[in-house]
Amino acid sequence: MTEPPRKRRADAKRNEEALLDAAAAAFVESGVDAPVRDIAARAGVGVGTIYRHFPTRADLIVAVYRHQVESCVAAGPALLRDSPSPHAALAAWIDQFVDFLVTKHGLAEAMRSDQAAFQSLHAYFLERLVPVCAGLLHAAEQAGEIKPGMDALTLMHGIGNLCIGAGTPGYDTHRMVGLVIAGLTRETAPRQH
Amino acid sequence: MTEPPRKRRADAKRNEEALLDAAAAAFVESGVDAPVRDIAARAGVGVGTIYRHFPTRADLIVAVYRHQVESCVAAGPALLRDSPSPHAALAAWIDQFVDFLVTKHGLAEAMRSDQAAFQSLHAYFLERLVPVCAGLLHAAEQAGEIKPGMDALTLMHGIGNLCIGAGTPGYDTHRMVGLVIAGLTRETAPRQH
Amino acid sequence: MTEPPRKRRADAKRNEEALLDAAAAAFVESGVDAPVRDIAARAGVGVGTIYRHFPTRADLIVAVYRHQVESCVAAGPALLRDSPSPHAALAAWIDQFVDFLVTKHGLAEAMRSDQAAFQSLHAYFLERLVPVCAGLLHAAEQAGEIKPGMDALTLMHGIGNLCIGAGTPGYDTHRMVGLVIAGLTRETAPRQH
Amino acid sequence: MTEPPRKRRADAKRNEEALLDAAAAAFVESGVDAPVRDIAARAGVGVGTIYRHFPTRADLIVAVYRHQVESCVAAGPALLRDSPSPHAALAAWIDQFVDFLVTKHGLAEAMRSDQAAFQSLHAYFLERLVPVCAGLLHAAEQAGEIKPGMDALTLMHGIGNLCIGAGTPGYDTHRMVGLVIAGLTRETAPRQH
DNA sequence: GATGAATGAGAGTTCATTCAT
DNA sequence: AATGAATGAACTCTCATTCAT
Repeated sequence: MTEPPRKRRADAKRNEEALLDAAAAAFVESGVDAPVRDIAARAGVGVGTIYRHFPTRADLIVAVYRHQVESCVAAGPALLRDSPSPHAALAAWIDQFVDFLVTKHGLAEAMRSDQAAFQSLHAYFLERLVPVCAGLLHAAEQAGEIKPGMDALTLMHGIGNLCIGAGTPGYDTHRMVGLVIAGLTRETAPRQH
Repeated sequence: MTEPPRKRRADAKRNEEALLDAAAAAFVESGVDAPVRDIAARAGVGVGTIYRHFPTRADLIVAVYRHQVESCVAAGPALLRDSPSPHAALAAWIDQFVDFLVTKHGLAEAMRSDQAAFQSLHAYFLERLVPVCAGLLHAAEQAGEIKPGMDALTLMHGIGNLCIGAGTPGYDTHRMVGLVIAGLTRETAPRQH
Repeated sequence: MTEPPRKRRADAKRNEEALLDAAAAAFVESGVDAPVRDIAARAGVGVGTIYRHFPTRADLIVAVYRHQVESCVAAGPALLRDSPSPHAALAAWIDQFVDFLVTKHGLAEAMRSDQAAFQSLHAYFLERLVPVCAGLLHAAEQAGEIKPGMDALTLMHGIGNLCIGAGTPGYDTHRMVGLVIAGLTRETAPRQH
Repeated sequence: MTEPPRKRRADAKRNEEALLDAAAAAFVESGVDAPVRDIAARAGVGVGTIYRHFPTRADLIVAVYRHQVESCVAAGPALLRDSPSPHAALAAWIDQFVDFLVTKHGLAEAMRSDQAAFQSLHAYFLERLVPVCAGLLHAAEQAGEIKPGMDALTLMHGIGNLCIGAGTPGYDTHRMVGLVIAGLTRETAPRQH
């Protein structure tokens, strides 16, 4: 029964969210350089509104994916705590990352772009995720479960790449990722208890 | 009295080759959607000439990379014949494929594109390379060197993806590919009861 | 219980003045078609406030320059009273007008604009200043110091024009104005004592 | 009866001329920053054609006025040769310049613009016309007909300014210019011999 | 066959103006 | 009264593609 006190303020917030949804959808369909006009139309706002909220395309892209990236970041330590082994935690974390990328079809493509607009996106991803991944790698290494010396940046980048084209008939992202994880593990006399 | 008919033919051929060289160069520099004009200018011809020889961009891209694809195709059986083991042949072949993609900066990116223009490129690649890869996989499987059930299309697609961003500082394509190959191999004598 | 009614009024007045200062500054920097937003930002108010006080840009411009125009208007009779001769008064008055325009860089440009927005500005200027100028011309004419028949509107317009570009290296506004004043004076047997 | 041999070439030339005419007309009506589309529409061509012929707006502006500027340049020496006195030549030349500006309503406005796009226009005008004007001034000075020390740049700039607003009801450009020329002449013991 | 001028759709971006709060 | 979010028209510029020569 309580009317929202600040209508315009609320609308603005609502708009921003509509914008993020619209942009996410547009990114999936046409890639991260979807025309500004398309995004505006999807969100039911004028183009000016986009520029007000996200002056630069990179701002929009980062905003679109920030939530998911952060939840991935948070998942790292949690998994390490709750999993039976560091290796299992690493595998689970990578799976979560893959699920994220695979759902947000088009994001992986965006990340690889070398256009200036996406540099900051790329940077943001790596800055946030690489340390988490590194932590998991380190723990698994310490536990003697994986071969030492794998660097997190290459792993993240590679996993990201493997998600490109997820959904294409005949391509099985998870299978490829599984291969990578298998490849990481120490082969010497493993788990023969 | 008439101009030698061969002349025209020769000119056309020459043009086509100049065009391919120019396109290859342009692709390296600006990606496979380099402006038509740039390519024409590099080749020293008018834009119309490009359209005459390659009505669609995909035609041009395919033509540019045909040689290398075909040599990859040819390498399959040869490696199988000359390598110490099918697994070694597979690894060597994948390496060759990776080398090809990595050199032709931008090609991997193009392949993943789901734009209509690149569909035929994608189709062509798969059509030619997947059977070869399948042959190698089959042989290695038969020899008991790799886990059975890996499908060639997924492998090709995945390897292709891993080549995206080759050259980015901090990303090591070969390392990721190595992981995949390691992941493929049967963990010899593990779990034997 | 009610807020003192004067309060609102005072705020509004204060806003209006801040607005005029901000607009004046913006006009100097970016000309009289400085973006509304810039002016609002300088004044620390919202754009809506500008529209409330000055519905049309011309209203704002007129308001900005009203003070100076009025002081020019007042100067006419005063100079006529205090100067050694009507011709001297005329020259002094024109000098004052020129000084005003030259200082307010951009105003001369605005005056000449035939855009609708500036029509009222133009009208205002002429309406106020032309009669004063006409009075001075008439007096000088009566005194036999200048050729008869010069019309004030043309003179004002012309002098205004000469102020355009004041400050451009190599252009000497005052020199041109001096030429005009010299051209006005009666040549007959001057000062051959 | 002879068909033009190069049709396309001819069309291109024709287009360029149509463009210049269209631009001139548009400049008169909306100033020199008339929308590209308007100019294209007037000329009956696509916007691309404008960009092909005149990559930058300044190029277009200069092209539009080049003919007239050059004929003004040529007129200087001719008038000096054919006029009864240097002073008469100067007056006639200024008249011609004024006639040019007055006809091309809007040009004077353009010249004063301090926008980057018009800098080159301004530069071009001054570069070509100032020397001619200087020559005439010098000759008149030598003949003792005008006061010494007037600099050509200021004079050109000022005369140009006086042409702004030509056609406005109540403003008489020629009268103002007449005043300036009168102001230039030596007043001492004038011709009463 | 080759050329390149012309076309025009389409994308980005700015900013005056309105209006709900 | 003041605010500033939203709108969308308007403008610039690029480039794939066509087609007359």
